[in-house]
Amino acid sequence: MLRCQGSESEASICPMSQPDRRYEVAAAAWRVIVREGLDRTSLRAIAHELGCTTGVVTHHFRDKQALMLFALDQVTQRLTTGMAVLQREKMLERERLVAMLLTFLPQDTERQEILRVWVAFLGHAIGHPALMAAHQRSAAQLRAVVIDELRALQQAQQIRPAVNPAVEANVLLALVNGLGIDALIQAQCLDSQQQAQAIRQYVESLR
Amino acid sequence: MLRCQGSESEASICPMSQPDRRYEVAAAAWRVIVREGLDRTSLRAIAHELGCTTGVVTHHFRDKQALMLFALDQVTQRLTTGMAVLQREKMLERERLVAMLLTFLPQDTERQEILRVWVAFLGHAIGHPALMAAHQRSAAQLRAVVIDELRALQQAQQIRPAVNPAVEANVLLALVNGLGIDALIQAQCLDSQQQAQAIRQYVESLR
DNA sequence: TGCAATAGATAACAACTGTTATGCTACGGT
DNA sequence: ACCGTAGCATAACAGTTGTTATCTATTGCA
Repeated sequence: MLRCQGSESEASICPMSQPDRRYEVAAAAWRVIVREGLDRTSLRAIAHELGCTTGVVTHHFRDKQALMLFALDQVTQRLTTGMAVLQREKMLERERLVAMLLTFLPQDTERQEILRVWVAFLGHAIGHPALMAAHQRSAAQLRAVVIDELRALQQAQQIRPAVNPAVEANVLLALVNGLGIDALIQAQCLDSQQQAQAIRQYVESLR
Repeated sequence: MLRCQGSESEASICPMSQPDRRYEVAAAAWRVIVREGLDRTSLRAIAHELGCTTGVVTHHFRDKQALMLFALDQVTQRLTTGMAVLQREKMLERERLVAMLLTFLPQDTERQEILRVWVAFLGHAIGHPALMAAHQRSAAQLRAVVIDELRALQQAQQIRPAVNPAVEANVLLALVNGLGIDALIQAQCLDSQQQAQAIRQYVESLR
């Protein structure tokens, strides 16, 4: 059982060639967060979800905060890789940007889980500057991808030259974040297709 | 000290003519939430913020959850009354809708506090169906106001007849929510005026 | 004046939290 | 064969939590 796929996380400086049990711990933490809420996500609950004891968690993470930051980082990682895949697979068109932005919406259960965890952490970041800083870094990272995409579209003359990529990236991300939250609250006034249409409409307005 | 201004909250069915100490408790809870985070907002912390003991809280609220639901309801109350004021004061124009939507953005410190509390509760609602249901009701209430405004604008021929008020209300609220969260994370890529401009631009596109 | 309800203080309760130390087991290198 | 370390279990720790019961003071009403 010695799988050795490299894990390119930011915190994998420590000497670990194994698939890093920490990913399993973080995954268990995700599940508990979504099911029980962040306030009931104790080390014992995570360990129980993993089918182990708290020794596993304490052995692989210095603090609970370290675990939480790692779990939050996984959110960013998933979103960025999801977008990166689309950047490689699809042609450079406005529709590609739309597809990338749809990554943030809870289309399938996995996306829904990501969004839930993200919102839970965002709420927890209120009054916790360290966590808020992590969110800030995450947001900057995701924004950078969208800005790059907008610039590329601009260079390909798919959107107007007058468009400010930095500004519109923010607006677009704000829009998808808001739509995602609405869907999460189950306001249910907009279904998945209507949300996609709203994004597409805004992107097309940049033409 | 027998102030008797009526309080039109949803939970004020109980026989209390006083200004209801519960509002002060909720205000104290807000302050603790913003400063310390929702996880450190214990009954003792709230009481200490209020300059009293926990007896005050336990006397006026059945549970901690009752207090939390009350505090969350205050968020909705503030936002709706803020919009209602604008509806009375200003002329019926598209700019009035913009002004109403700006209510959700952290323009001053009070708005910032409201937004922070709202986000904290939203994160806490993950894994807590009862709280999530409260959010759902709140969102529905706010959306109804925006829908009404859109319909009125449509009747006044300020926006296109083809526009679907229900859909656009959702998109607009999603946009302001997202922009507010961005500002909260202090992504700081968009200043207050740029955010307002983004909203105004979308509203004008409905013309 | 006297009774009853309200407002609040205080303290004790059990449950749960993150952290830490310690013990056990299995494997990898020498 | 030996030893050190990684991986994990276990248990104890002190602190904090919401809840509850009990007690005191004040106020409104008859």
